[in-house]
Amino acid sequence: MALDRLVADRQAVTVLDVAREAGVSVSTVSRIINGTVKVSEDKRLAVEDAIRRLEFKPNLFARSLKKGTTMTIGVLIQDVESPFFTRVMCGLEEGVLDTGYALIIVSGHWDAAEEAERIKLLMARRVDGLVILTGHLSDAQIAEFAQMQPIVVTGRKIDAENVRSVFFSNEEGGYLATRHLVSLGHRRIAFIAGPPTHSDAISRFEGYQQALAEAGIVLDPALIVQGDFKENGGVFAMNRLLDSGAPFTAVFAANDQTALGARMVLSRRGIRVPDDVSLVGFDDLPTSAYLTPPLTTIRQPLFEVGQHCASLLLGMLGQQGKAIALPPLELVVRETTRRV
Amino acid sequence: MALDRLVADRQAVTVLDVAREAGVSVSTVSRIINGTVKVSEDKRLAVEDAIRRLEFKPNLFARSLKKGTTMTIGVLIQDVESPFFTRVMCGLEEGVLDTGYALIIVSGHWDAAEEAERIKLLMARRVDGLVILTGHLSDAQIAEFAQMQPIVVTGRKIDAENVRSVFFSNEEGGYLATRHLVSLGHRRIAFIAGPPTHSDAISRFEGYQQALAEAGIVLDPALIVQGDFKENGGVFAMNRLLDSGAPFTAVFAANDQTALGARMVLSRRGIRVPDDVSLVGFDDLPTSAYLTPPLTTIRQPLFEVGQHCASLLLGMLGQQGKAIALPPLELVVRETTRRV
DNA sequence: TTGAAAGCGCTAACAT
DNA sequence: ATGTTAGCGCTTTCAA
Repeated sequence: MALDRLVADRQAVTVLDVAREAGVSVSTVSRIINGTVKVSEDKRLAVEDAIRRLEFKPNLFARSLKKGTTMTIGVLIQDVESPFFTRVMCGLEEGVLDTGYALIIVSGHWDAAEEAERIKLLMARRVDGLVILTGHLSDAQIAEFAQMQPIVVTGRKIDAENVRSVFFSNEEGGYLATRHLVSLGHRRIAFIAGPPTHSDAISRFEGYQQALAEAGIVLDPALIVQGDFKENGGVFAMNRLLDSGAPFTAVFAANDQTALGARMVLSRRGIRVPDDVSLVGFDDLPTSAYLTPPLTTIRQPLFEVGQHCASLLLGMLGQQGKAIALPPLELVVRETTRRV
Repeated sequence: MALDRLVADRQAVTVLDVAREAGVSVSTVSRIINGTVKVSEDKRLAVEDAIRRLEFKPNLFARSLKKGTTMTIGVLIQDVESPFFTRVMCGLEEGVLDTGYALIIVSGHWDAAEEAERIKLLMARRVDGLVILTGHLSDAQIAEFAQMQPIVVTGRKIDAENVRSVFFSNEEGGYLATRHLVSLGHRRIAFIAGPPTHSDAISRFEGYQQALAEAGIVLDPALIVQGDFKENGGVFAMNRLLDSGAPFTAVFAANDQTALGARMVLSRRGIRVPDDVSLVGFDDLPTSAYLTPPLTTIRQPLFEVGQHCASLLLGMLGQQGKAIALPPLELVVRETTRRV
């Protein structure tokens, strides 16, 4: 059977083989590999030559077992398909490049129980550190997990030992988006919310309220509809909003995916963007610049967030992570908004 | 109490701890965990209780070291941010759920050298199997890698030991897309190609040519422009096409992202879709249904491809993977195409 | 049925 | 500077 043959063929080369081949002891081989202690030049050459000839690859698991470190970082995301997360992932990936660390990615699918489950899985694999990208875990739970290994968490501020948080003001973003609309003369500004329990979503709503208050506009509950951060939520929300008959001239969608769904409904119902209704999103996803018309949105430095998380965690793991400056949130004015 | 001590010391609980707590030997504990041999009922209870009380999690690395298996599957993708890959990832993720296998994902960034590099990394981690999602590696290279561990590769047909390929006819998809346009009366059909070395891209082009030939339309080289499978490539290509002055009434873009870029240029130049120009994409990405207007495209069963890959690999690893039927390619007619 | 003991491949005392 | 050796936590003979 193929599997048997595979196992049979797979004569893993060990340090012992290398040692024999080079005529030295295993500890000398180990020392050369790890560069811990000085070794005479001729032996080094002999060993390096043997390693090359034998195509020796150290068994990381044996090493892990010995050193109690696994050189893996667990990443909890919510949805592999969300462009939001994948952008952060890119930064993370870049951040651990050439550090010897590998990433194990698991999805929580926006479910606290599943999240906890997945983290347990990660811990069973003895990951050296954890990156938790938003999610529904409670601060207490995270603090508890942090007793096992260092954690970097995004989207909220946690003050606990062994935890770093990467936090940037979604409230400010919501404020920026709404103020932009206000400055364009809009006063009837609808808001399509994100998941009600999602901290980012809540903050964005707060920013919306703040900008409204500042402009002396009273918040009309009829203009607030529920979305779910996905395209389809935007579709439902916009349909509901339109069906309610409440008049509005602008919409602030809690994220770009929501905006995309909303925009489709608008177009389908013959409502022009931005001529009839202005639209602002949040995230500046890679595709948002290519929509028709290109979407005005709030740019989050997602890639840098990923890099920053990596750097923070590496720091906690005693590695010298390069410091990453986190750019601020930024309003990107494109073509879905105009003066009323 | 033992638990307190262990938790306080933050020390990993080992089989030895469990054995002591339950008053049995380590081998008995191991036997119970693995269910290999029958063990008396009272001891089993005692051990299971101890495991629960101590919150014992077996160290997978030690187990790996002993058994020579790591319970990890390496996945080579090209781009974490591409919706194409993430959709397949989802299926993969679902496919290994509850099997005990974890996925390690690495990106090749469409570069053969980087791909080989990343695979070496994966092999250094002794992954039990590999899933290679398209890419630029040669068949020979893959066959060579397959000597170390079983491989499932997508997007091409490889006949080699220890390799399974998941292949579906991009050529047929290209044919379907083009024939749809032809059936709508179009005869001047432009094609925005994918990366010239990408096998999927090449096949789609072949399908295009085939449909044209079948309809007795001679291929006009002026109507073929180069893209790169990304939005920006679509932008450049469409600009070039328009600037060339070559007349056309329809465009087949080699993938949805390309179509998105092309569509933005069209809109920006005041060319209406589908009134002036019909547009067909390829992939049916999650967002494509939400474009304005919703994109006519070829649906690839990407999620199922992921599941299928998982099932195939699990099978090669001696696990009982559930068989997944791969749905065929399918033309999804939405609103970017119309009769000329 | 159970326990004792021998490793899996590696690193790091401890010797020399 | 180099070799010898004792484990890391687990599974699996081999005995009993």
